[in-house]
Amino acid sequence: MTTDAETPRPITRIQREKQEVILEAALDVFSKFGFRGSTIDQIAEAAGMSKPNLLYYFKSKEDIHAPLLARILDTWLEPLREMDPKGDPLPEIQSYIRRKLEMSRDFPRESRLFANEMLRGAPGFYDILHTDLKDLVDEKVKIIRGWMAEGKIAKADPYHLIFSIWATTQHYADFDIQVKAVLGRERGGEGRFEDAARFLDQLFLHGLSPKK
Amino acid sequence: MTTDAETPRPITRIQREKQEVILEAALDVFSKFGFRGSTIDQIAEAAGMSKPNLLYYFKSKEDIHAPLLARILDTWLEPLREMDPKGDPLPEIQSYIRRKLEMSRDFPRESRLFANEMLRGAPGFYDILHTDLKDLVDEKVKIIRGWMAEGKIAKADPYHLIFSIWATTQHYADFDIQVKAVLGRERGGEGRFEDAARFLDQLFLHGLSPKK
DNA sequence: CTAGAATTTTTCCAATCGGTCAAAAAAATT
DNA sequence: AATTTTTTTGACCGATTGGAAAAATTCTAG
Repeated sequence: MTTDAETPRPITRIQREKQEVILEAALDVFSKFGFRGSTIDQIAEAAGMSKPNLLYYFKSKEDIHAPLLARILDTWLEPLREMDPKGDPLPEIQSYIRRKLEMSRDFPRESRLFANEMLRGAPGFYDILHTDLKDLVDEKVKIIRGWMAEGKIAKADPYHLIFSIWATTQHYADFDIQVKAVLGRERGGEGRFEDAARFLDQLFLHGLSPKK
Repeated sequence: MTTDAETPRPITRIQREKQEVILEAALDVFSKFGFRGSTIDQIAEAAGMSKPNLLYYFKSKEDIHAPLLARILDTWLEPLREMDPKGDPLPEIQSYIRRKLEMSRDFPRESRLFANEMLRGAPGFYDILHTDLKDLVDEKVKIIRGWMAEGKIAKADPYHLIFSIWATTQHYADFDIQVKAVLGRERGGEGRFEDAARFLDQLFLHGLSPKK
């Protein structure tokens, strides 16, 4: 009892698996050196196959890169999408920060790939930023403005609030090396994410003003 | 007769000027595509000269890249160095944030070059991070801890405080394209840095808790 | 087993890469 | 003006790049 029926264009199990292996290897390479700085040979070696063999599964370098990018922005914005207008404002924002921080912890390569793309000016990504991304942010900004109007949270520029959440959380993926270097051996372990979470909780809740 | 005392190496005016032109062009290119993603041809064209001519002034690609990096980390950390232990804590921190934000506004390419270097794992930069950088941060962390012990500012992890300042300010250089896309035409102008400064002032002072 | 399809390897290619070298051109020095 | 030094150019080199073609292999269905 085979679950898959006979199709005229059968995508074999091997195809699916190898494509996954290649994308995984490509993520490793692209996230470090960016698109132009990465070579197909490099990716092929990381994927454990020859270059022509890799090119049998993906026609070009672009064809490997594109699906990685497409996949990322979507999952990247999921936490923001989940910010609930009906929830309690402060916990809602805290939860967003926590989720975003977890993504930096669990998917640092994806974060770095995204950063690399931004650094070179996000070619072929530009449109999505101005449409999908902007629309989503605009929508959430309205929600945040609502919360501010109700006095549930302090008034502040909601756009820059979102930027600051992106920045502080992604920093732990993109600048991981610097973070670990500065924290040193004792503080630089996996516990650094919990320290970061605690700090960010306080920062976004109360800032640095001393308690009275 | 070797006159090594008078003019051991006459560095001409042209040499200095052209080297500056090259470094300027290289900053443009390297900050976008990183070291591996940039080509000497690209830099030469941006500098308005032929590749062999450029290589007359810098022996190799590395020789163009290295001085750019060396120059950056130094100027980059200047604002942190200037944080005065004798000053008022909160204004001192606010001033640091403001300076750092101004650097993102005035030297975005330098910020992006640095980010590119972090993304690829900071090779040949690694030592400096663990020595010079870490020492400086450790020193400033002690100062901040002192302020916290005196009750001048709220208690929070000083390392992650510094990270959050780096992250939030550099974000406006490194993710400039995303920031401008999201802010749109009206809000995305040069005024965005003043909006950011205002927001960051509030964030680091009071966070988001509503006023009572 | 055998035919046909799917996969892998070998070989190859034109373009680009970082970089060299000698000669020409331009400045500077005498 | 003659000479020396500095700067620029053009031609070139071996290595690497992204990618194509085709043969060789492996897999799969009948």
